[in-house]
Amino acid sequence: MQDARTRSQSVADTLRERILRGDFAPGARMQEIALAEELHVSRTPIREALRSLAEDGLLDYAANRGYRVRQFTVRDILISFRVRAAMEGLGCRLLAERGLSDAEQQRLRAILDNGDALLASGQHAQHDYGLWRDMNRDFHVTLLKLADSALLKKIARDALTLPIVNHGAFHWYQPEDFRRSHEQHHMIVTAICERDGERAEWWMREHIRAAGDIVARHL
Amino acid sequence: MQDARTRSQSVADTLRERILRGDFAPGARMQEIALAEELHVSRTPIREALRSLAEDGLLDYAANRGYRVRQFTVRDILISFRVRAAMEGLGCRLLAERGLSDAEQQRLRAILDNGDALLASGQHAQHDYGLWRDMNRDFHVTLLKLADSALLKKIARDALTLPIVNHGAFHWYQPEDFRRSHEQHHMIVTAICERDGERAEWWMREHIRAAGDIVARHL
DNA sequence: GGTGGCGGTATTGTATACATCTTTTCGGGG
DNA sequence: CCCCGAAAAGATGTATACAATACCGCCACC
Repeated sequence: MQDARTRSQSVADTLRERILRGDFAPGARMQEIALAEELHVSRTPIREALRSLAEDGLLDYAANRGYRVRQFTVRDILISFRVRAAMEGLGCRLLAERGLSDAEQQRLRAILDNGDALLASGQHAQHDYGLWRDMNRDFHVTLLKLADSALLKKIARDALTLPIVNHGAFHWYQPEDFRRSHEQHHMIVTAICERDGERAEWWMREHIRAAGDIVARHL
Repeated sequence: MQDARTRSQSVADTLRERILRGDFAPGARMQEIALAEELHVSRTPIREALRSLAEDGLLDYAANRGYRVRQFTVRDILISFRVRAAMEGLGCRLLAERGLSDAEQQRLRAILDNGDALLASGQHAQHDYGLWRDMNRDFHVTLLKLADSALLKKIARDALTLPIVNHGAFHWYQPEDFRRSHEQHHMIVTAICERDGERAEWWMREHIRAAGDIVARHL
């Protein structure tokens, strides 16, 4: 098996999701024994999961004192958008510099088509924006994967793993925000395919900056 | 106690240093039992240390198969410079936007003075560049700390935690490279103090790009 | 009344035993 | 000779016991 999963990883995923959903109050202690009883595992996988979440930046750790849910400030959220703009922008530039194979271009166009269809049918506002969220995540994750840099991937993940940002803020979007956002997706792919690193980076930065601005207006 | 240290942390530090020094061949397995016997601790702190190092990106992990020393490509190294340029550049912009207190400005100027003195006395090339390395690290770490963003700090740390990059490449520097590099330090601080985010970011990006170019010429 | 030391309790850190999975080895069959 | 499969060996994953540290309340003392 290539990607077997251990209990530590399952526990980490469960807790990560619950933290991002806001099930734990910021500053609350994450105690090993209590969590172990609640999730019906021993302290060992709990410990490993907590350590992972702390490395992700979701928990604060102090030796011999355990873990607490980290408090995110508005500033943290806004900075994360600027970090993403810089990192995903860099990813696009690298991608444009190296060029894409036909298969890779196909892959991106499939995502664009999917977004076009969602927009045309008006489905993007349904299912609690679930389909749109999936498409959007797919777009950004695929680009990161193609950029093929462990460092970039990790950083983008770090910048996405916080409340609000992780879930997307589509409930704050106006109809024209969806349209404009997806137009930018098109511009980004076009620029990459044309090997224009400058424009690819610029459009991705603009794209994420716009998303950050929408969030900023509501915080 | 505020910053007590556990065995897991000590072990992680020891192993990190040894990996960065190249004591372990890339791709080599890091087996818990062997390391436990070598470092005279049980498997528990070893496991936690290995998990930390994997999160740092120094080890690859596969469930039920353990950890291996990650192989870094030239491309990884070069990308890390571009990541640093973007991230530390962003940090400088944020710093310029918010402005520095007198005490903070003092702190930066002290580092600049230290660098000036090293250059004037010619000591920067002594002790295996140790003093210069310390000054340089001090400069970059202090700026990151002042930027006061956990995310930025973590990312910059990630981008620094690889072979070559972590240690610095000063043995490849020409005399004028040291001078020019430190001049850039001055320009960066000046721009930040003048609240000129644009220039502060530009100079930091240029500064790190130059360092990356020197490394690139030798790889 | 405030402060500082002293236990008791709770929680985390570490060691170790056991369970599970992977890898290797070895023998039989084709 | 190669291939396949089962058993054994070795490594990782998990549970649990014990050790060390931090937290809390109490009391003496200033």
